[in-house]
Amino acid sequence: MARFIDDLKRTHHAGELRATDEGKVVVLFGWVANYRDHGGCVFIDLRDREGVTQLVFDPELTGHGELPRAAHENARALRSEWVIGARGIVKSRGANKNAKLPTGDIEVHVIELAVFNKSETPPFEVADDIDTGEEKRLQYRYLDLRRAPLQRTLRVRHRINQVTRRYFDEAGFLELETPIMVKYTPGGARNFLVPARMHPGKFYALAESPQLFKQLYMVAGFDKYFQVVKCFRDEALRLDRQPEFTQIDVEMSFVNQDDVFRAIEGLVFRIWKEVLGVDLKTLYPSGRFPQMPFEQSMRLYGNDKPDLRFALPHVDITDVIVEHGGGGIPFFKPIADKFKSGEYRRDLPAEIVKVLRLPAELASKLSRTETDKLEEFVKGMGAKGLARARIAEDGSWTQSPLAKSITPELRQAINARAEAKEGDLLLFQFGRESVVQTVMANLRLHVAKRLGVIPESGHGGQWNFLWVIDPPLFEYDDEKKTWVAAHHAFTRPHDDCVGLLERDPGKVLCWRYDLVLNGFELGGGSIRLHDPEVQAKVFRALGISDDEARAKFGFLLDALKMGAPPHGGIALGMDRLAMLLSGAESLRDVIPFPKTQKGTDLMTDAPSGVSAEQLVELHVRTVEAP
RNA sequence: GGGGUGGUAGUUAAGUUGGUUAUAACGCCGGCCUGUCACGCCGGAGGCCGCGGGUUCGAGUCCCGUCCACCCCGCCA
Repeated sequence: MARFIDDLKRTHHAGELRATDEGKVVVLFGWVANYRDHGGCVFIDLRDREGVTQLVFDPELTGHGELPRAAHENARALRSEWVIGARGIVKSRGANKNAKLPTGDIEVHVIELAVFNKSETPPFEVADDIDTGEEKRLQYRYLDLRRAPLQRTLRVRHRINQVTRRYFDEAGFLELETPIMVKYTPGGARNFLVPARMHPGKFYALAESPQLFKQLYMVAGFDKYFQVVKCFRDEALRLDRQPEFTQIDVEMSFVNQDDVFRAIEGLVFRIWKEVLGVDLKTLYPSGRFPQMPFEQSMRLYGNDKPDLRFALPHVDITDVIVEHGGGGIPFFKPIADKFKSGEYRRDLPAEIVKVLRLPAELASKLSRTETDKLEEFVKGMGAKGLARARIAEDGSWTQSPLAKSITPELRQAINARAEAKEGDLLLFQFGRESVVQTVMANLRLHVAKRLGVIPESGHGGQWNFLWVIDPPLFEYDDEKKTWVAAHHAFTRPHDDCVGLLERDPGKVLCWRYDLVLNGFELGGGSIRLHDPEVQAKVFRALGISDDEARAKFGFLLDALKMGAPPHGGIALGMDRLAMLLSGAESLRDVIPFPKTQKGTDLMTDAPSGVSAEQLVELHVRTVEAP
């Protein structure tokens, strides 16, 4: 080995040799990606992180004594994923060029070969396209990461990191760190807890976000802060959620919402330009992303992260139902009655009725059985069923369980509201507002993917950004029968809503915002409450006593009283950004060592048990769940 | 907490109304081959059918339980 690593240093990576390098003597290090033994000569595809180069072992190679003959003899034993070094001469492939490889014009005729390490037969092929299950890939993650697609996505992460740091540095932001082991504060995501050995019975929490600390940086006068930071949340996992994830975290003083938007738009434009080579100016010439009020997003798309690469808006027909007293449909009658009796508010309805209209050209692609499958889909979302109606030439409804009982007047009114024409398909949901919104939002996406309006996954070459703004400050908790903070309790309400804090909390809007890309929430933030008086009102509306507030957030409340500047910020999900930029289908593909859906690591087998002695030292006893 | 999908050679899958020795492709091992690049040709090995119980003359197949992975709802300020 001394001959190679000590004497012969690497001259090139396996992806960089070209026809112009012909005649050079080079030294390459890497892994055996493929071997083709033709008896008289052996071909090896040598792979490193930059690409693949074909090595040729020809015993007849002249001018180097017996070396090539020995190399050829040793090459016959090479197998997949062995780690080797090779010294050889770059030669043109002549008529045997390989157009599939960037290095396909040349090959390296090997003079000397060193085997640094053998490899057992890998459990799956280290190739671009494999159909191996994710379970196996995660178990042997280091092999999975050796594959070019994952090497590429991790490079995207690297680029995002570099661009982000350069951008914020140039813009006068300071990269400052915040503690990961913090005081547990209730509310929001569950925290991972860390027993404090030196304080029996007490625990640190892993930070679910740097939120409070970055606000303290503002109070301390640092003015503009950013950090690329790990956050931890002990919640159920999803395709786009991991317990340990990375945020691009930002906070700014003396700013309003628009100032934050401009800072982030600048960052996003830079990232797209420098990571993807995409100039977003062609899509957004003003350099600004469009904005949509939360209320509009919920009404038209059923959630606060609409995918606007396509239309298919929802149509809320609750008021139409109410005006027609249910219109003869048994399910609609009790809903209409509750609005008429005043039990339900028109402006904050507990139950709603919504329609998704599929225009004829899309509806015609849906067979009856496929429509039945849609019903299965929505039932999985918590829906009781999926009423539907196809519009006939005269405006009447066919293939519909509602057709028999509905009054012609209501049918006409719904057709008019939904602008339904012959051949269109109407899909209905009614009932609890939150369920209807969830079901309809998912249905809209599902149908769009099913009918090929957008691809099943990936961006499909489209980048649709949107700021969703002006959401309510509180949401009603059905179980606790009380108003709770929709996000965190330090979001600043609109000034003209402060009077509503006590009278009608549900109507209070706030300076909170989400950045949405292709239906994914890329990030969110808010302008913070820096005024202790309004802060006290918000706590009162939430039913939080002064003592309770002190116990939970005392340090922040103190800080706000000692010259806190107006401030606000945002956090972007760095993993999601990497996922969308690289076209990966899952967050797990852009996180080097991800957890499974149950939060385990299949490679290291974390989490694991610990010894009784360790538990004693930590003053921790485990108990069976009741 | 709830709903759904899946688990069979190293890998990915097939396996009929329960019925001889559980198939295939790729990979692996051995042999041949100097222009292959998904090399080719010849030969070979390889199985706790996730795990545990049950029904049956007989279970990969049917039933019950359980574990693991994935997707969704709840949850994620």
